[in-house]
Amino acid sequence: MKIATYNVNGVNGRLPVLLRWLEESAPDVVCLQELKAPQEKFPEQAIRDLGYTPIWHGQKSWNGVAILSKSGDIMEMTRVLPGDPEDTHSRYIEAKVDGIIVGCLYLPNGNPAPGPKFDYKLKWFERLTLHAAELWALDIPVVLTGDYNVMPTEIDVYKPERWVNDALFRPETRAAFQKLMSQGWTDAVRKLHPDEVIYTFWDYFRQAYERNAGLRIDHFLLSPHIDKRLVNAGVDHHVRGWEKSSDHAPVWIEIK
DNA sequence: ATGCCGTGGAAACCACGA
Repeated sequence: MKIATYNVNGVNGRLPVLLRWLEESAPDVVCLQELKAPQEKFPEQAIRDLGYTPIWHGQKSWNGVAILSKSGDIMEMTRVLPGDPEDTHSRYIEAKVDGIIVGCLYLPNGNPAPGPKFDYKLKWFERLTLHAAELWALDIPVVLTGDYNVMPTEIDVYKPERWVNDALFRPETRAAFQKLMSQGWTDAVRKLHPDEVIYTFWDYFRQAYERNAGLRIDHFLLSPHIDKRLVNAGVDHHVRGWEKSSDHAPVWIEIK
């Protein structure tokens, strides 16, 4: 069974690329972020035509998250991250898919830092960590995946010294990620490739992809039930090289 | 050192991204 995550950077602008990748990669479960489409503009039919049952939480212009299921065995649990009724961003959707709790998240960017956007990022991180603790306590199969907007360690950045003051790599941000991980979650890609330089994002400019000037910011966090079933994990690096690609590449895991 | 590119929405520029 294959589960994938992909920050599409505009689900409608990205539709040909998304459909091509879905056909090629054929994941069983897909988490999408940055739909950048209101609820009624989600390309539901095109995705159903490929055999996927989608749930999604759209938003005009920004954010937006979705989960696609090939089996159709998908039951939505929530479409808001608990803890702040004032938060209107569509950044979290969670469903039970094929017996697994799948949390699909788009953690705030947080730049410029310091500032209100960085404060929002850290608060969102705390809410995620609280929610993750509740899921952890259930002692069931859980996957928390998506765009975390964090490079966890120096190996995850092409030039760490240039990013130390950036919201994606500041000590507070890395500490927040570590605090979440300290609950016991497994970083699936890093577990299977402990020393490899692996990126999931490359800027559109300065030929970042061609220079491999990338960041690893899209992650798979696994509860122990999934961790012990983990057999493979990777990045569909080549998709970033396609015409009209997102600035992110899809990331995936395989479990038995 | 830097949104230099890309997307969406509104209105021929701006917000936002990482």
